[in-house]
Parts: sequence; C-alpha cells; structure tokens
Amino acid sequence: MTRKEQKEERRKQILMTALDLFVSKGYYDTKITDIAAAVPMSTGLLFHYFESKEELLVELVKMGAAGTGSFDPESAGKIPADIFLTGFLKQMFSYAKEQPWVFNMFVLMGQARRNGMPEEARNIALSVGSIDMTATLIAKGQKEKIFREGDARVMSVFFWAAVQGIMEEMAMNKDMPSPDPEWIVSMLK
Amino acid sequence: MTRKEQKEERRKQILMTALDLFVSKGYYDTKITDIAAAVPMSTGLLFHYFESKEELLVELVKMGAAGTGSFDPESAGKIPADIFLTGFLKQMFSYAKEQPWVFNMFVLMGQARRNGMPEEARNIALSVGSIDMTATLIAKGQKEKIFREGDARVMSVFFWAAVQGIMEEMAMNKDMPSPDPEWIVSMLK
DNA sequence: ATTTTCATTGAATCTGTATTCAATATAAAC
DNA sequence: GTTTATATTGAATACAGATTCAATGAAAAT
Repeated sequence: MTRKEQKEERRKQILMTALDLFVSKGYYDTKITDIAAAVPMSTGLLFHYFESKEELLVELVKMGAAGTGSFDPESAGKIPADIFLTGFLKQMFSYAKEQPWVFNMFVLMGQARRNGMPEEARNIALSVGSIDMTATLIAKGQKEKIFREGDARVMSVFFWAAVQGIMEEMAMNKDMPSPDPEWIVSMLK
Repeated sequence: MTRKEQKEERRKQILMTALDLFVSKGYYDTKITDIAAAVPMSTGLLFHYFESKEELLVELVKMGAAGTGSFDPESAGKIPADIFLTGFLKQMFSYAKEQPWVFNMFVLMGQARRNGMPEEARNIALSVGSIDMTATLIAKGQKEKIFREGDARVMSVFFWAAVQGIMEEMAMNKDMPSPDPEWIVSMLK
C-alpha cells in the first residue's frame, strides 16, 4: 500500500471517529485527546493529519455538504412531493442502523448550523440549500392540494427543525425506534 | 433598599443576562466576560454573586424546572388533550414576544437536556417529567380517538423534539413568525 | 542493502478563559 | 457622623485543553 493511500485511509479513520464523538458528545465536549484515544493514536499524531480540531469539523461539514446530491430537485420534480419527502425520511432512518455515519453526518450538518458553532463550518452548513429546496417542494405540493396552506418557506424551516430534533433524539438514545416517516410528513398536510 | 434586596436584584440581572446569551450564542460560546460586559459589570464582580459559570446555568435550569407548574396534569385532565397542547403551545409562542425570558427559559431547558452539557444542569433538566406527562396526555387522547395510534412515549419524545427544534429556530431567527400551534399538534392526529 | 521519507510518540509549550485576590469606593447601618 | 459591611475593579493566577516539537522507529523507495 502506497504512502498516499495509507494517509488517506488514516484520515478517514480519524474523521469517522471524530464524527461519531461530535454527534454523541457534542463538539465542545469532545476533546482532541478523546478523538485520538478513540482512533486510537497519540494526540500529537492527530496533528500530523489535521491542522486543528476545527479543521476536522470543517472537513466533515464539507463532506456533508457535498453529499446532499441525493436530495436534488431533479428527482424531486418527478414524483409527488409527499412521497418524495416520505421516501427521503425513510431512507434517512434506515441509515440510522445500516450506515450510522451517513445518519450522523446529517445530524452534524444540522448541529453545525446553530449559533455558537465555529463560523467556517457554520457558514458551509448554512449554505446548503435544503431549506430552500424543500420550500419549493412544499409550494409544489400546495399547488397540487397535497399540502396545507401556509408560507412554504416557514413550513420548510419548521419541518427541518422537527426532523433535526428527532434525529438528535435518535442519535442520543440509540434504542429509540425510528418514527413513521408518514407521520412526520403528515404535519405538512 | 436593603443590602439583601440589592443583592437579590443584581443576581436576577445577571441571571437574565446569562439566559439571554446562553440561548442566543450557546452555553460554550458565551464567555464569562461576555456576560459581565452585557450586565454590565466587571468580570471579577460576577464571581461575587455566583461561584462559576456553571452555577449560572444550574441556577437557571433550577428556575426552569420550578416553573413547569403551569404544565400540570391537574388542569390537563379536565380538557381534551389536543386543546390542552394547542393552548400550551399558543401561550409559549406568545411568550416569545411578550415575555422573552420565559420563552428563553424553555429553550434553555431543552438545550440543557442534551449530551455534552454540564452534568448537574443536564440531570436537573432531564428530571423534569414533561415527556412522561405528555405521554400520559397522548395516551388519554388516543383512548378518546383524538390522536393516532402509536407508542405514546415515543410520540411524546418526538413531539417535544419537534417543538424544541422550532423554538430554537425562533430564538435564533428573531423575525421568524411563530407557527400555528394547531399545525404542530396535528402531527399527533 | 541502504537510504530516505514520514508515521509515531509523549512531553513541553502556548493560549484562551475561568477564577482569585488585594486594594479601593460606596453606601447601609448604627 | 462614624463605623462597618460589602460592592466593585482590574490585574494576577490557575487551569484545561489545543498545538508544537525534538527524538525515534518502521517500512517504502531505490
């Protein structure tokens, strides 16, 4: 295995460990030493791979931002809005068990958007247009009389706030069963 | 004004300032110097009134825990569950403008429950039984066929997760209009 | 086989912030 | 009006945790 590949491998290990800890303990309560110990490696070595704790967060959020391709307007336009959102949530919740890191990624993206998080990461997370896209989707659903009346953008903001809250609850409390996606989408109906 | 009264007054000032900052910037990003400057007073003086930053948080969470009296099973038993919850949310959202500190208090209580928050405060916040009480309420609503089927406790957890997410969005984004309480409660129907 | 690169360690340092403290001002208590 | 308690300040200190660094080991490159 070439050196470059090894390095890439190790970086991934570190990122996945950090992701897990950031989500389960929170960014500020996760110490660099916690991450290093969990990988495991010495704390010093961690800085051979990443400049800083914040870079870890930024790197993760960038990955998250890049990975929102599955949630694109293209495929969303073809099927009824409610079906699309339900399907999206269903997949998300299935990730919670099958691919925890994908699930954690979404949780982290939501957390990164909050006040008090390091600015760079926050800006990247905020730049992801899931709220706008969902607003468009909701507006579409309203025209088709599938969704109730109301400011589509406000509805989108609240829809995601609810989903974020739910996902964090799941991330915190591992044995919490995932809710019925249709139940959640029904709040728009 | 007697010395004791003065001290009590000043403590309240500090607590209200801290509450505001904790909610708008987050606990970890709020520095003691920020609080002192906002009161305003010297940083040293703040420690004349409170032992530590954490004591401020704990004090606030204790107040929050004590103030949940309005959400009691007594009054909840008398009216239909959906009306009760809707009324509760309506009041909460009206507080957002009329009595911001009450609103902030609720937001803080929710935040304090999360992983990564100082243990003592977290435990107090977690000990408040709003989830259990709401679960009871939901179960009652289910018997009356007002609410949909499902594990009442899980529904309660998610209901509050959604409400918490919404309130944080409102706290962060001051000009966000408050959502229709009935719309939120409808997720249980 | 030798060289060279870089992965690795853990102790030393640096930094930001919470907390303490000695000195002073103020105003309540008497 | 004097005394006394305590409110107040800002600089000094303590501390936790991030970051650096000099030394060592291992294995890739040649």
